[in-house]
Amino acid sequence: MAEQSQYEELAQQLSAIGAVKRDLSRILPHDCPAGSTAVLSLLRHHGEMRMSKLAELLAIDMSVTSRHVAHVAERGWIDRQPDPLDKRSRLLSLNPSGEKLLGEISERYVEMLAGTLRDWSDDDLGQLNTLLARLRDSFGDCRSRAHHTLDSTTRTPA
Amino acid sequence: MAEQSQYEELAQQLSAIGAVKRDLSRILPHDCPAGSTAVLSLLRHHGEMRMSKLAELLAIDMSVTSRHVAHVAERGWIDRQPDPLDKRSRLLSLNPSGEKLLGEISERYVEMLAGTLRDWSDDDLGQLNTLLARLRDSFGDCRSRAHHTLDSTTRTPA
DNA sequence: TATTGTTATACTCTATAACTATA
DNA sequence: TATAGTTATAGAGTATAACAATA
Repeated sequence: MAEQSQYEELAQQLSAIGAVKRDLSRILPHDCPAGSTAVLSLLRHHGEMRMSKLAELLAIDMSVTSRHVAHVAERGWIDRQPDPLDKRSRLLSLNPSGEKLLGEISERYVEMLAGTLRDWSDDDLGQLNTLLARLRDSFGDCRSRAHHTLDSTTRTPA
Repeated sequence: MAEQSQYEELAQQLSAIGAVKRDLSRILPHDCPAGSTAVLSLLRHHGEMRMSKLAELLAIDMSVTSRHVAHVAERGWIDRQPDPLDKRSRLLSLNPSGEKLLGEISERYVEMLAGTLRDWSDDDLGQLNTLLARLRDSFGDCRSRAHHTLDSTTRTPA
């Protein structure tokens, strides 16, 4: 259990971290903004999936996800195959063109961060990444419970 | 110096942390969105200041700052006194009404985070706050150098 | 009847550029 | 001429609600 003032500080830090996100997003290609990059990145990391799963991973509404996906599909960075199990769905997957783009974006990120975080040790950055992942988990768990979401990948007894 | 893959991971963590920010912003009063809250919060923490200083602390353009400030001023949460040193400027300061609002917002943040971060220790949260502050510093320093900004609070020799 | 996904609309946040007033 | 701040406009991101097609 943490101190009250630390909660307030976290709220402020998260509010202010937006500036860092904006700095990072400035290096993206003009037709691939942050939302599109997030879609490509998740498809690379998790492989083929449906819209609903992607929306869950992005933690944004499916209507928003739908527009991001349309954007990257129009530019030929992902493929959409019919889902044999459900004709309402399509299976999304990163294609070679999307992988190439994502590779270029990763290079730019690394180049920028290697300069900006010159004085960060491997351990420092690892800790930050770990704590951010844990923070997202803590919030993600609450969201799941709040929405009474059933995990579609695991069969839960009725 | 950190590993390349950690840079990529940081970019992804920052991209995904937006969901946490959105969760936090949902508890704000309807007429005090995140941008307004950030203005009030900085005025509470740093005291009276001018627009340009506030924009620098927010790390956003002054045009945007101007609109946030107009919003909170219209609602009577801050005061704007003429700056005796420069008739183009006004000195912004949080007033009692703004302090009261900010107090309520802080309470809501603490209540929410105490639940969500139930299993976080004091040290964990302290580390996260420290690392986030350091991350902002690393980026802030780069911004300052890039823009050739002179610190207006300290007299620098010509 | 419920669910998957799309589209229309509205709101927040930000940046750029043009403008006013003062330095 | 340069700077402090405002306003207009445009673009990205998100949420809600209404809708189509399928389960």
